[in-house]
Amino acid sequence: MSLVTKSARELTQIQHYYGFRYVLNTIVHERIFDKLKVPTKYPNSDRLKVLDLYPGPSQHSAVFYNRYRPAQHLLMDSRPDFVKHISDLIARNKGCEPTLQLYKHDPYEWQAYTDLIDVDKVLSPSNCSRESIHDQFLVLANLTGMIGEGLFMQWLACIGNRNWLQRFGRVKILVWVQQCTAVKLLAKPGDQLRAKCSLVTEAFTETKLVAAMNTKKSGGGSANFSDNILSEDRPVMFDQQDVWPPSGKNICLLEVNPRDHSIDLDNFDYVSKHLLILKSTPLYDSLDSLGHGAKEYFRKVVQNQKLLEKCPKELTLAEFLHITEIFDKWPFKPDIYLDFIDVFQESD
Amino acid sequence: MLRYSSICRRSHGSNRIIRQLRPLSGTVFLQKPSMDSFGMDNRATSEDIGFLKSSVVSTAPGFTTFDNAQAAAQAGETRNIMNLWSLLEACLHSGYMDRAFSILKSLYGLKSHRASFIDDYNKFLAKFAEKADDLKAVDKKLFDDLQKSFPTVDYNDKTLAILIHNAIRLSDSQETRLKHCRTYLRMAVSGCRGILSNVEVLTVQDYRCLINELELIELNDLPADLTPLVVANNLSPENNEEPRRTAGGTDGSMIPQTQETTKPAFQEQVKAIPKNADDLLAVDTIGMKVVRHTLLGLTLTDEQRKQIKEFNFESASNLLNFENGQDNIDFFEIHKNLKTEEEREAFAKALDEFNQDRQLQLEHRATDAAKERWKHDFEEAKARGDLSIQKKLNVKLWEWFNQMLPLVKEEVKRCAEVASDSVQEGTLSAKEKKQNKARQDYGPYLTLVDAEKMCVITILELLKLNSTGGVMEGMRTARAVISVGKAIEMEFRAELLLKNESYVFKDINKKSHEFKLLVQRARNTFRSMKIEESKILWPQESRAKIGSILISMLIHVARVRVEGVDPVTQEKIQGEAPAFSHGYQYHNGSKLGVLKIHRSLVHQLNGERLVAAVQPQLLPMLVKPRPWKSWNSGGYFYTQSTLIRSKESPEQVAYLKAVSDSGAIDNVYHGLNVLGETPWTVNRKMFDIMSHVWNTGKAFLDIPGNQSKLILTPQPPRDADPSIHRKWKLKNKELANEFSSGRSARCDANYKLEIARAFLGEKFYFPHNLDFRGRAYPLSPHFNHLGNDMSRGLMIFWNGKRLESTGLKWLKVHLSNLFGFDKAPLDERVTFTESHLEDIKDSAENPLDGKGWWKQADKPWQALATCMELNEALKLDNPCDFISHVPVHQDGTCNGLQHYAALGGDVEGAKQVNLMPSDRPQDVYSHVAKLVVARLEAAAAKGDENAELLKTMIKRKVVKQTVMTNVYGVTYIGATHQIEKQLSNVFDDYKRSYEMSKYLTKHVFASVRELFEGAHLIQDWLGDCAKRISKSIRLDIDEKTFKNGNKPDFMSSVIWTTPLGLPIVQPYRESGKRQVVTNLQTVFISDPFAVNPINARRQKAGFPPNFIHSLDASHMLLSALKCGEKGLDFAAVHDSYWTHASDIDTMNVLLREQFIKLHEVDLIERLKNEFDERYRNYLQIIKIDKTSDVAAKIVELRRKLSQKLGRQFTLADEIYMEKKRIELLESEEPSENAEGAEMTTTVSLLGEIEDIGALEKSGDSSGIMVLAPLKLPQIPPKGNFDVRELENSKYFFS
DNA sequence: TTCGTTTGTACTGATATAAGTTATAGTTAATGA
DNA sequence: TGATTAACTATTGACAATATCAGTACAAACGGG
Repeated sequence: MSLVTKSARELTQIQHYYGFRYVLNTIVHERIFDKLKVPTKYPNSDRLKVLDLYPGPSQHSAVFYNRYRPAQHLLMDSRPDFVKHISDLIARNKGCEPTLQLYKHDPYEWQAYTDLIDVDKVLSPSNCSRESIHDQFLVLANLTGMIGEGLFMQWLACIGNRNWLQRFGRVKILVWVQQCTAVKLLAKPGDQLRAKCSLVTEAFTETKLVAAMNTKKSGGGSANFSDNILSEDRPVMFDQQDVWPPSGKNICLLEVNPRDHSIDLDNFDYVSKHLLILKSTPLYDSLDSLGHGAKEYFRKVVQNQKLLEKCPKELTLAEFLHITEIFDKWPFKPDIYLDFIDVFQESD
Repeated sequence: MLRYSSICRRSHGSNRIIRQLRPLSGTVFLQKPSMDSFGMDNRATSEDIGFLKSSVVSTAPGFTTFDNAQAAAQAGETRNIMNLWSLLEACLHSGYMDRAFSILKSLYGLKSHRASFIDDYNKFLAKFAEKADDLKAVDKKLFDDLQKSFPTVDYNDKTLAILIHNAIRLSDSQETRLKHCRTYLRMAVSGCRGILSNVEVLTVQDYRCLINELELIELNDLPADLTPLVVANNLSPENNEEPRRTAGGTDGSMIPQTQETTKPAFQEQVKAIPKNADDLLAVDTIGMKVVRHTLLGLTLTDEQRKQIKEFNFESASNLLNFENGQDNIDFFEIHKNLKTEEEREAFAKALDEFNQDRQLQLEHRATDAAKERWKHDFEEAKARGDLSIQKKLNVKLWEWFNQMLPLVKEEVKRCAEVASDSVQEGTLSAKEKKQNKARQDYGPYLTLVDAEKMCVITILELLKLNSTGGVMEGMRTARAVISVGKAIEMEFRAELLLKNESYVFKDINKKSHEFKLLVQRARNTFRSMKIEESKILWPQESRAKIGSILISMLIHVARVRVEGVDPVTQEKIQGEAPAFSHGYQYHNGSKLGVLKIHRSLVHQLNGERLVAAVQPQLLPMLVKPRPWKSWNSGGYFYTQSTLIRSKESPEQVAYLKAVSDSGAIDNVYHGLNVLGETPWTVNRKMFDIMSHVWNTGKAFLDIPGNQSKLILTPQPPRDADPSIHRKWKLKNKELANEFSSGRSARCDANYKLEIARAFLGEKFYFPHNLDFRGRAYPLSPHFNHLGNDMSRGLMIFWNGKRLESTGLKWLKVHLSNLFGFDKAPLDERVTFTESHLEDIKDSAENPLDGKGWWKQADKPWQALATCMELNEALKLDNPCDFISHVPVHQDGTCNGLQHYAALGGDVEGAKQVNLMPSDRPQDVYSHVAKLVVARLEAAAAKGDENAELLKTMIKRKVVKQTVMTNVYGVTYIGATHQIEKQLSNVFDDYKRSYEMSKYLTKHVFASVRELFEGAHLIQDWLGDCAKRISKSIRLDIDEKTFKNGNKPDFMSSVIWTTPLGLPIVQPYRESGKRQVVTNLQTVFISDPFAVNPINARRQKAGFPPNFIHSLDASHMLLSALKCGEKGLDFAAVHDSYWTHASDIDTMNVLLREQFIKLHEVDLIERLKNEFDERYRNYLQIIKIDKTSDVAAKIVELRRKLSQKLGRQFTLADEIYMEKKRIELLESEEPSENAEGAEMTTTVSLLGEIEDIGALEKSGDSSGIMVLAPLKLPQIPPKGNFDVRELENSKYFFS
């Protein structure tokens, strides 16, 4: 039995969207899934489990559900207006009940996942080898709200750590994020917005732009994707009017494919964090901010002068990993676990 | 000679008054308020303690406010002037005369500054003349400048003084000298006395010359303070020997040698300055002989006699006992044992004289002393052949100093080159060009202080800042660069003062003891004058820039030996690394520049006694502080301090200046002086115990133990749940936080003990100043009576007083109070103490090995000190004979509420905070708890389960914090948190606990409200007023601020006058911070002269508590004043007043009297009148009912006007129109007057409405925004309590 | 020589940074009397 | 029906700061007639 969605009118009458934005036009979603070629990646849809985070109006979820009929499609949301809406939706489509469920917890809370999987045991994903992407478990999410960016960064860290949902294997995530976030994540060496999160994305995942908003007059208030990415990923383009609420920042859909890695996480974190502060200063000078005497050490150890002439934002992931390695071998390297500020307690 | 006639002619027109700040003209439509307008009855008026006079001044029409149209522009100009001034000063002292002259031209260009321009020019002229060798050149320069460059400026008396001084100096014959001086004196603008009063220009020698040789003036033309000096010098010509020269003395490093000239005549004079400076610094031989003689004449023990004979009164190293194992004379011991009043007096006098000199050294020689110590240690190590790898700290510092010095010198040279344009631009790289550009900015400042000193200061500042700002092994860069820059500035200022001083007094010899006293007095006057005069502050930007230059040089040279582990072989390896390193850390996603100190150096700093390297500054004073006389004159001798610690509020300073000049706040000064004149000494017995405990390194009471290193918890496995990782991070942060707060507590305690050690046996004073609400604080930050229990326990009054029987009683009460047993009647408290006499004896005699009863006290250290005092007293046959030194405290019971209750007239509330006589002291907290229980019971009776559950657990403690913080305007949520903390151990579920707390908070708030009904109405009223004022608009508001939509920036802060006349300006404005580029990084600093929009939220939240604090501050100062009058030694910690045990009764009467005096007037009514006066004709934006008649009329009017204008009629237009109307109405012209009355504006429409409040609509879209006259709400009704009942309430303070 | 035009540059303002989210005031929808 | 409360949203002086770059205004230099 097909999941019948509500009309656009009904959806726009939901009071609060909590700062999130959703594509309501189902045609856009159909095009997205056409492009994604889901069946080739999840051939056994009768064993596919989907965790859908912040589904909101659930148009995206509904199209997915109707197309692939996964074994289990779990919507996790705790926002009153959406909970009401989703409950209503499920109630209207009694036939979907066994496979389409709502779990009323806040996806922001780590505890929601342990409760879901380990305590309530509503969802039990299978373990999958790290050789390839998990083919029986998929995560859909919408992180277009205020907290979205922060939460996504943490998910990236989880991919690196192989914990959270990533403990079951390399679980693909289809996630809606703000365009400005995506631009940063996908920035290439040399880009103005090349940042630590670009490196992390590159190191832990293979991330592609699936769908993006048409930006006629470079609008949306933030930077646009480089032509490079647009031509490489050929995203599905959609319009302002496909999105609700009508005002807000541009959004886009990313496909995040976790990678396997063997990176020295803590040192990598320290080195990339510090170097990218002076992102346009040649390594000759910017390396000095890694600690007492770093400049002398690196100048002595690094033979490749060309490397030292580059500045951090131009470095590739490989070069960062190289520097991290050298840093780790430094006998006088600073304590990277003491790299934080105490609570401020100044009187005078 | 030149045509003086031309100058003279012009001078006739120069009857202008020279003013520093020309009042702005934007306030014409404000009427002059009179005393009557404050609605005071005669009784109050006749007894004005400051308020009336002061408030009239600060609401007067000519007064410059900060919220009008010109304010922003004016502020920009003020900033400009200040920057130019400091640059001018720097250039003059660096000898960059051309640059200085072009700065003068810029200053001349600023119109608002024109009136005081001549002062700037005089500075230039003085410097110019100093370098000249021919009077003609000077004269011509002046003439040309005034004619050509600055045609609208006239000379003044100081200009003439400069000419006279140089005429005397440069003339080659008595004849020309006479001729010139006569001419100049005739040109005087305000008589020859006007010229002669410029003591900072004319030397004593000049005066003598004018009187004796030239016979141009009479003795009584001189400034009064100088007369005896000139006379004395006249009468004793045999004393006119050369000043004593110190053999091989210091090379003049005290004074920057920037004034080398080639002219012999001048050279001689310049050289004399360093010599004299040195002379001033060294303690006078003759004087000290007398001191020694006086001391030996007293009744002393043989030991003391021997000590005094051997004591080197002249050595600067005997300044204070910062070195271990070296004992100074215990002056307190001598003082204590003197038997007669005469002896004590003689002793006090001698000691004071000795200390005058020591104080001077203390404030001056800090950096030199540090350097000398490094050098000493280095040479000692060298002599020993000690080349060990782990060098002693001081040895390292000396090495750094020596390596840094050439770099600094080189940089100074470069700057000089850039300044003199002697660099070939073409040959430089882009980077160097940029660097040279920067040098133009900071160069002038870098040459002011001797390079050696700058190095020492840089090193010292960085060491002092170790582990501050939340950075674990280092500091924040921004803080570091500014601190160094500021320290350089301070050094420059102090040196300048000293240089000027020695210049003025240069040819006075001080060999006669009597004469020396005269000099000292004159010198003090001079110093005050000089400090008051100095208003120049270096801009933060320049401070940061020179700070960063110096720091980057230190980073470059300072290296330490370090140990590391080879990652491959796991072997330990030795190496060398920079001691300091610049980097960044993140906090909440924002970058923070940090200057890290290498761990090995941090360890060393923790290990060695810091004071050995770092000389603490701003110590208590050895002599009475300079009394407060004006807003910036008082406190230390050479360090300028301001009356109010308004770091960045030029607004309050402006008010303060105006009010201070009118003499309206003398009571504030007097009160503050009383606090400063109370002499203290260190309680040696307490010190011995504490230092013993300290040296064990173990944790003891509030001294944390000595933790050597921070141990972090191990990282959880990578694939653990993210929540576990998060907990791990939090745990580590907490550990680090604990570690560093323990470390800083220990460091702080160390500071206190070291300072206490230095002051053992000394007599010292605490100079005080005020925070912006008028509360008094000691200036010395580390060691003062406001400190924690430990520092309080270390201090006793220098003067002793016989206990008498009342004193004995109070001492017992005091002990009981310190144990926390302070809610019982006095006799029960006495009984409490008496029932523990054994414990007291044991505690006093075996504090560490005994039962340690004292440790159970609330305030153990003070309790121990009191135990000892009591024990000593009780040993006597008659304990009343005991001479007591321990201060006894009287604390207000919830002082804030006391003031609120008095304001609100709440009878029951007043009773509960002991404003009414009662047999037993009342305890508000218990009472509120009782009220809450009653409410809960009532609710429970109605079947409320929560109430039923909670009603048994309401204890005093639960409500205490909430009641207390209620005064400070705690929010509902804040209070809920407090209560939750108290309840958290009852309910295990956080959610439930929070629920219950929320419920309970409601009842607590209701109970407090019930008890302090009137007070709360007033609190609300105050908040409401603040909100309206901070959202109000002045008519002459800058139109530019309308750019963002239809809402202007609000500029008016809440300003009021305390009963003592102190104007208070809430400094809550938007910060206006900017990024400033320095050598190391950009730093984010605020510009103190910017006038920014106010922060309405903080204005509102801050006003009620600030108002109350301004009242309790007034009460304290009034009490201090009265106690001072009665000859009591008085000290205070806001709402805790201290004096000798035997004087407590007197003090209690006085402070009750003062409280009554304060509250007899209806302060709230007076406040409202003041507000109405100050903010009259201000406007506010309100929302009124769309459907009302007025609204319709306004809409219609707007429509019409819009049509007429042919565009949208904006808010700015409305304001402008109303401004016009008011101007017409208040015009002198009757016709204009009538025209104004005819006018209809949107505001006048509303002005006709009686009750605007009724129309106000906060809600939805049915409202319309309109401009209305600012109208403050009606004063809430007051309860029936009469303050005069307080007179007999003995538990008011107890 | 004049007068566009380019070029350089000083200044301002915007944005990203990290990655568990602080509290609180003000608004609006919903709820209870 | 008005009022009261709960929930959401904005604001954010704790992004308790800093690097970078784009855009702009403005002066110097250029250069072509």
